Parts: sequence; C-alpha cells; structure tokens
Amino acid sequence: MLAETITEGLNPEQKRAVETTEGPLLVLAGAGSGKTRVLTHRIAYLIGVCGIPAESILAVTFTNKAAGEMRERVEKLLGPGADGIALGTFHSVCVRILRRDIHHLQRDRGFVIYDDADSLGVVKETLRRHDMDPKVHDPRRLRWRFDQWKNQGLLPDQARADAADIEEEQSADLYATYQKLLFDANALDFGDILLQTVQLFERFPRILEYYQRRWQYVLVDEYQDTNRVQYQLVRQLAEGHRNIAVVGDPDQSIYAWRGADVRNILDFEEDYEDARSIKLERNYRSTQPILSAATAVVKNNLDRPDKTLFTDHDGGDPIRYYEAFDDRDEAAFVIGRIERAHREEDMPYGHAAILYRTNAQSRSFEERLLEYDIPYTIVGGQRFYERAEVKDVLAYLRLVVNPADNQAFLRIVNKPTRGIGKTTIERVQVFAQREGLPLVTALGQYVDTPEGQRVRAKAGRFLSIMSDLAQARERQPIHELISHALHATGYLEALAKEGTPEAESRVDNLKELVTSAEDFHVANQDDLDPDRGELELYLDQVALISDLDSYEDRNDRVSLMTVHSAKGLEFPLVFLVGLEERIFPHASSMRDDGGIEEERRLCYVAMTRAMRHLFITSANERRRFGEHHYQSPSRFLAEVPEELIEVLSEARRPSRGQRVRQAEPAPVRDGYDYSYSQDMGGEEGGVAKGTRVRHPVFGLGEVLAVMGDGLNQKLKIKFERAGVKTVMVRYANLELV
DNA sequence: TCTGTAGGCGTTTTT
DNA sequence: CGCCTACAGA
Repeated sequence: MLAETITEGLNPEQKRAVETTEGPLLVLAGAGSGKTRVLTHRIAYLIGVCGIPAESILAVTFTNKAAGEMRERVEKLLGPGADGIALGTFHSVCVRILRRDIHHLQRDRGFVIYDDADSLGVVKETLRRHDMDPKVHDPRRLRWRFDQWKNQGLLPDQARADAADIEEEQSADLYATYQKLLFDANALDFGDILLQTVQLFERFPRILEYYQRRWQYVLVDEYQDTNRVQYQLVRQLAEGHRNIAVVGDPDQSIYAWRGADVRNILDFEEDYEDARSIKLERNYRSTQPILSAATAVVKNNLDRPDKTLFTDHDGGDPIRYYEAFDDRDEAAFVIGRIERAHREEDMPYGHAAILYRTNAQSRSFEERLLEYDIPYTIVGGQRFYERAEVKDVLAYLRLVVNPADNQAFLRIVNKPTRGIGKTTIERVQVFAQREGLPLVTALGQYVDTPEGQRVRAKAGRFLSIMSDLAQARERQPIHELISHALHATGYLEALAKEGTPEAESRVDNLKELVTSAEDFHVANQDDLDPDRGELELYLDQVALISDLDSYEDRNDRVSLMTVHSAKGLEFPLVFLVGLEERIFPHASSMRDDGGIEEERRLCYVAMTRAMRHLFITSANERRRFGEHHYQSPSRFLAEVPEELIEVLSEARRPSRGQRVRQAEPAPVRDGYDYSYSQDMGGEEGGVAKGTRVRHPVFGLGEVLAVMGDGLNQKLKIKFERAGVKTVMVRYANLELV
C-alpha cells in the first residue's frame, strides 16, 4: 500500500505523528484537532505501509464507543486487514488478559464482573462481618475509598502500610475483608480488573513478556485521563520495545476525581526520555468565536502547558447568553430555540445537544421536549443494564455461570417472591459462613437441616429453577436462554399480574433485552471461543458496556447529556445550560483550587463541543430537592471576553408585593450547602398566626401555626385552594399579602 | 413472611 | 421532589 494514500489530506503535524512509528511519542492534541484521525491513520500506516501484522498492535481507549469508532475508521482505510488489532477499552483489554491468565494469581478464570450496585452490596456485607453500623460508616464512602486505592494500584496491605491515621487503617482492614469477599464470590469489581492485571504482570514477568512480544506497538487515547494503575499498565506493556504513542490534551483532563492524574501526560517526556512530541493546534471543528471563548476560559488555569488553537473557519456567531428566571424558563428558552432552528432553518433535531453538569438537570428539558413532542435521547442517567428488571434476569444467568456469585443470589432468591424471606436468608448466610460455602450451595444443604425443614419446599422450587436454567444453557442460544429464564422463573408472570403501567414498561425493557441479546448472538456467531461459552461472553459484554456506547448519533433526535459524557462528541448547535455558581463550577469542587481548575477544563470541554452555534444559559432560581435555590451566574461566564458574548436578555424577577425575608443571611451549613438560597422567615418578616400569605404554587392562605424559628422555621398554612400544608419558611418563597 | 407506608436522605462527573 | 430503607400491621 502506498504511504501517500494513508497520509493524504493530513496536515504536516498530523502526518508527522502518523509517520513517527518507532519509539515513544507524545501527541498533544487540542480539541477538534483530528486526534482520532491521527490514531486511525497511524494504525493503518503501521499495517499497510510498515507491514506490521495487525496482531502486533494494541490500541486502548476509555469508552467502547471510541474503540468502536476507531475500528470502523481503520477498517475503512484497510479493509479486512484490520481484523486482529487488539482495540478496546482499558477494561475490556484487561478482562481478556485475565480470562487467559488470572489462574496464575490462584483465581478462577470464570470470574464475574461486579458493577457498582453489586460492589456496594459487598461493602455492606463487609460492614456486617465487622459488626459495624452502615449508618455510622457510609458504605458509599467506603467503596469510594477502596476504589481510590485500586486506582492508585494499592492492595489492602499496601493501603494499610500507607495509612495516615487509625481511621484509615481501619478502612484498610475493611478493604481487606472486601477483597476477600470478592474473591470468595469469584468476582472482580471495575477497579480490580485493572489492578489485578498490573499485579499479574508484576508478579509473573514471563506472562508480561508474552504480551510485550505480542503487542509491539501500543497506542493510548485520552492519555490525560489515565490514573496510576493505567499508567503502570501502559508502562509495563511498553517496556522493552518502547513503541508507545499516547494522545491527549491536558486541557481536557476531567477525571481527577476518579483518580486520573494529568501529570501522566505532562511528565511523559521525562518518563520516556528521547520521546518525541508533536502538537496539534489546528482546530477543524469550531468557529473562531467559540474557540477564542473556550481558550479564554481555560487560560485562567495556572497549571497548564501553553497551547493555542486556531482555525480557518472565519467569522461565526458570537456566543449567546440567556439569563433565565428559573429552570423552567431556561428549558423553555432552549427548546424554543431548537424548535425555531428546526422550523425556520430546517435544522435536523440531531444537530442540537443540551449539555449540563449534573444528570439531575435533565428533567426540566425533558418535560419541555415531551410537551412539544420533540424527539430526544438522554445519554447516561439510569442505564439500561442497570435497570432493576434487567439486572434481575441477568442475575439468574450469572448465578448459573458462577454459583459463588452471592450478590446475584441475594438479588433473586426471592424475586419474584416465593416465600424465602429475610429470616431464611439470614440463617442461610450464617450457615454459609460457618461452612465456608457459597450461598446457593449453602441453601441446598440448609434445607436438609432440622431448622431448614420449614422452607424446604419453597427453597426446592428455587433450586430446581436454577438447575433447569443450567440445563437450558447447554442447548439454547443466549436470547432464547434469557427468554426461557423469564418464563421459568415466573418473572414475566409476576409482572403481568401487577398490571400497572410501570410493570408494562418493565416487560418492554425485558423484550428489548431479548432483542439485543439476539443481536449479540448473531454478531458473535463466527468467533466462538471453545473455552468460554456464549453466555460468559455475553455477561462480560453487558458488564462493561455503558450508555454512551450504545448511543448512536441519530439525525433526528436532540441529545441530552452531561458534559463528561459529551467528551469526544461534536454538535453544530450546543446549549451549555446551568452555568451557575455551585452547579458549574459544582459546589463540591470549591474546596480546593484543583477542583475549580478541573471544573474549568470541564467547561472548556463543553464549549469546544460546539461547531457553529453555542448558547449558554443560567437560571436565577432553581428547584433542587424540591426546594428553591437562588444562584448567581457562573464565574466562568465572566471569563469569556465581553466582545464574544451577546446577551439575549436580562431576566426579570416578577415583583408582586413585599417578600417575606429573613433579616440575617443564612450561615453556611456545610460544604454542600447551596447557600444562595434566599432565607426568609423569622419574626422580622412579620409572620405570625393569622398572617395572610401567597405561595407561588399553593396560592393564597392563612398561617395557622408557626413552628420553630431561625433556619428551620416551618409554617402550617391553610390555603384557600390547596388545603392545609406545612412549609419551610426559607424555601417556600412566600409573599405577605 | 409479605405488603404498604412513613421517614430519611441525597446528586457531581463514570469505565 | 423522588427513591430507598426501615418498620408496622396482616
């Protein structure tokens, strides 16, 4: 194949990045600078021009979507020659390694992958084993801590050795128990997948050598988002041949909270001496105003390498800013604009994206879109494979594959209810712990003990379902197996009996699951692993899939997603919403400078998603947790040069009558406080029994009773239309009448 | 043991 | 506000 065919159309820097095949290479690629292009052309160049076998190339990404896109584009360049490239996420690559070699760590190759919910269950079990109260020791927080340790590449004993205080030591002990429980369940959590791989390589150099020899060329995408373990893994694999190419952008490092360390990319040239580095600064995506605005914002970060993006796209709209009265007004504005562009300019709905900081913000937009009957997709939030009904069925299958999967067992022993309640389960747990058995096995033996007699018949039904499924698995393809399980377990029947709209939608989801399993079956027909059945492969896949991965950019739907999810995507028309202090930047990021800088990078990522039009909005008043909060526009807004912004309107607050106010501003309650809430109430406002007030929702009413004072003062009010309600003075937004 | 409901609590971002 | 858990009653 001719080198020119592959490098054609690349700019000089991109071309250099493609042709520099040997030795360590750092590509600093600004937003929209053709990063994926470089990666894919580089792979094609290695194979097509240098004659490197596809099998010798490893390319790692963070999302399956990025991996899929890359494979597609390489295939376009090479045709079927692209088969055999190891191309996947860090997690999927490591799972493949572990499926082959984890037995060296004295573990079973048939392990299951635990998701967040499963692992939270294990944390709770951990606390139980230590006789600790989950109310005192927050399970989520503990899990987060374990995860951080894993991200750092630390096993329990190392974590304990590094512990700064008694409390951390205690957590490290819990971590040890947690790992033991995972081990017993023959399960790995997300963090383990990476950590155990690094462990494997560290302890068995000969296995590492095998992979080093196999993958002569290693490419890493989004290198700025790698954490410690990922860094170690890359290092291990690149040792020896040192053909390591990493691509990334320090300005787009937005995963520090997950243990990512920008230093990995910033220090690359020191880590790998004689590394070459190439900067891609030409932007092919956005107009100049958008680029200038985004750059102006991120330039406020002190800790960043100098880099300026430029574009040939001359002209372009200024950024438009709308300050909304409240979240509903904000949604109305955004949807109105989308509708107008669709109607007047024939813009396909798929060209528009609404980006927000937190998932919870999607609601008001969703409502409005529904109202206007505009098609949309929400990426993230509740994931398909995390829906209760889907997880339930999958739990049956997981238990078939791996009887040690106690989380799966606990999830479905009594689902649908078959009379195996809490007491029975607790007894079985005790029995299992004493005998050192997995729970299913323990249940089988428990029913033969004298105290187990009572549940014998009920448990027998469950156990026979399990053995029926085990047999069905031998002869049925995955989608039929799932369908079989839905019937055999009585799951569908139970839902049908409910008859609620909710149950119906669950049935729909389960149908969709069967359909998608059939797709999987068809797609995987040819590469069957004799060692591992279809079911195992399927379970791996669903465990590692994310919502974004199944997101197809359909041309006819508005996209709604968090800024994090939007990384790597682009849209002609972008609405960056909720640009308010304490939302973006988020309140929890304000504890240290690093937090604010990460938020600022996040803002940069958000703005650079826009190709042609960028709208920014903020709302003065917002309901959160059902309470009213007042916030000021984000500091990031002030960082955009004035001449690049067109302000569309000043929000005016409707003023009717005197507001009920509290004399003193609210003291900050804690780090999470949204203290822009307007505090009202107290005697100063003149609220007393008999006072007539107006509530924004309930209308006119009369105060029946005043309860408490200060911040937590509540009023019992009899409303003319809404009846008697109790409201918190400081959130109710009352007016004196 | 199951089912319904009251109360508490939470939201940052995700492979 | 809405979800989940804990608890009470059947």
